[in-house]
Amino acid sequence: MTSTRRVFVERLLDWYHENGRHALPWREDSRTAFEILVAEVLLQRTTASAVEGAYVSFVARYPTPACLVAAPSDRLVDAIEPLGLTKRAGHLERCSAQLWERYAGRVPAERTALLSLHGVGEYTARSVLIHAFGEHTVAVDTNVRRLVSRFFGIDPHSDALGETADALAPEGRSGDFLHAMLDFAASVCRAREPRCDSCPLRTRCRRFESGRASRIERSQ
DNA sequence: AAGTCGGGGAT
DNA sequence: ATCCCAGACTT
Repeated sequence: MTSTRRVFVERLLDWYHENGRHALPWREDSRTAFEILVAEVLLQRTTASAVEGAYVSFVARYPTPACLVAAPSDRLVDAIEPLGLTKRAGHLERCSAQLWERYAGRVPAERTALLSLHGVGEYTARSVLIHAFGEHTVAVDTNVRRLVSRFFGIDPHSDALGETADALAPEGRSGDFLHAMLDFAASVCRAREPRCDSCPLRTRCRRFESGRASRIERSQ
């Protein structure tokens, strides 16, 4: 682990301790693996604040795969409609049926098994492994991709990004670290107008440093 | 590899 | 008006 990588991880975890969205309902320790899986599906291409308004009532009504399969499809669609991408109602329905048929209604703790579920791709599978089963890895979503590509100066579409990200996960704190990157990328290292002026990582950030170099260039 | 889904908040 | 959001599925 290089010095720069260590700084990245430690400053991010420090920032998260002070500024993280710790009250999000799907982050509660009491959540079951299925409740976590449902959260990850609802969060696909959807802001956390939007999911916040629908999540608690959703998992209260459909706490298990059996409950979800037994529900009328119309009700599922209604519950997801305010979030958009309503085909996720059908995804959750099929996924729950697969959980019931193949895994006796339990969420499997293996990546390949999770990937076989309808509506579960690479990000969702890894996120469930991390948050429900404490696995030592990283999941790469748009936030992680943007943050890591900017800070380390890596092409966001390259294979190197995933490998770099995976090597960062701190032992025993993969869950906190992923949440830290998500929250940090959502409020500081934003897609549009990142808040570099108040960024605790800027002294080591490749993107900020290259921006500074070109600003100095222009001012002379 | 590209196209599609989607309502809602932010700018 | 446009961009963006804890992506994955279909073609």
